[in-house]
Amino acid sequence: MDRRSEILTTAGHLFRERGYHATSMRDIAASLELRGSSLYAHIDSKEEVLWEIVNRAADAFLAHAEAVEARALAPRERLRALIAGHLQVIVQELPRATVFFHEWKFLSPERRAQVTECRDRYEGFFRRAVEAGVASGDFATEDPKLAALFILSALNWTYQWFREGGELALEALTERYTSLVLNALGGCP
Amino acid sequence: MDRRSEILTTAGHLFRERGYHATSMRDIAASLELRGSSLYAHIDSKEEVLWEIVNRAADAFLAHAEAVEARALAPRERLRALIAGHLQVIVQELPRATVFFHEWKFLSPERRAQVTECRDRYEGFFRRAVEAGVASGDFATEDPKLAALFILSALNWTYQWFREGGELALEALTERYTSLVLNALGGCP
DNA sequence: CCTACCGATCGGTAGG
DNA sequence: CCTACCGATCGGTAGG
Repeated sequence: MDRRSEILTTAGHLFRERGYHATSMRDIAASLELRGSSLYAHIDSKEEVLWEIVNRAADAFLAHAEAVEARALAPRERLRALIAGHLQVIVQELPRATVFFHEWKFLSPERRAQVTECRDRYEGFFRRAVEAGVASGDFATEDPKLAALFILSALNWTYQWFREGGELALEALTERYTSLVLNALGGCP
Repeated sequence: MDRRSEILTTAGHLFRERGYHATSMRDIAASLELRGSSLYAHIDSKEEVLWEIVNRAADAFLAHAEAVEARALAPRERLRALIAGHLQVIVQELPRATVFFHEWKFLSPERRAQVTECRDRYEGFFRRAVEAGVASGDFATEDPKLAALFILSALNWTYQWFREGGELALEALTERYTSLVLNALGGCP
């Protein structure tokens, strides 16, 4: 891992624990046993560091969802795969995902707009899966867009409490949350 | 409203928009057309301001849930009332609720522990409602504690996107989210 | 509630 | 990658 990647990884951990504004460039540098000024040989600004972290998280979420959609699954399996992918990214990239959800507001207006666009595109994958299920008769809901938001809301909060090595493993969490979501979309089996 | 309350209200709005660390005492003072130093006649420290906001939000959530439990409703109606109360507090106290969810980590360790305790107590109201429904046969879920967390997760995220005066009113949101939750807990009707 | 001010720390640059 | 340093700003206090 080169220095730039090390900086982004370390910053991701610190931003997650303390937040963007409560983490100084000197904090990041100290974690790597460097002086603050040395970071600027590898990055342009503190905001660029935040942007890289947020952007990589967005890419991870979108890449999973695109891969799922490309598989042309039946609605229930498609939603199941979207849920599994979403929880997997959150858990496996906990610092990045946390910073993505928590700190994106501190980006410049242009970059914030890009984040909003990514998020809207991502919600589209979930909305279309719900709509496909409604069309096929697998799901029943009067408002697929709100249902998609409900699902993502329930999943997103995971970053607030999930701890790797805790009593609940990712696989069990995924299975139980998937059951709750599929039930919520009714069309009882 | 006395000066102290004005300070807390203004701080709530600013902390919600910019976050705790990106809001300076001078920012709060400027919103009230005061100098930064004048605030200290009414409050002891910036952290005390955060604490008051977080504490009032926690009180609002807990007061609603206690009132619901005291009514001794049937499980479905009890959960319905808990959901309605939770969404109502979020929407009607958007700044306080947002700061409660987003900034509590910046409190001192002692106060952070108090917040955690409040949150655990609050989750208990939802868990007990789910358990009561399982016992009565109204709900079916293998893990009431996780189901309660799932429900609260879905509801909590509302602070991220809900805007008063938007196309979706609180009443409609409450109704649709309640349907999704009651479906999720299955025991298909 | 104000002016004046404190030491500490911030993001970032110059120059090597 | 370092030392040395910049102007700006931070939370908070003294004294009136």
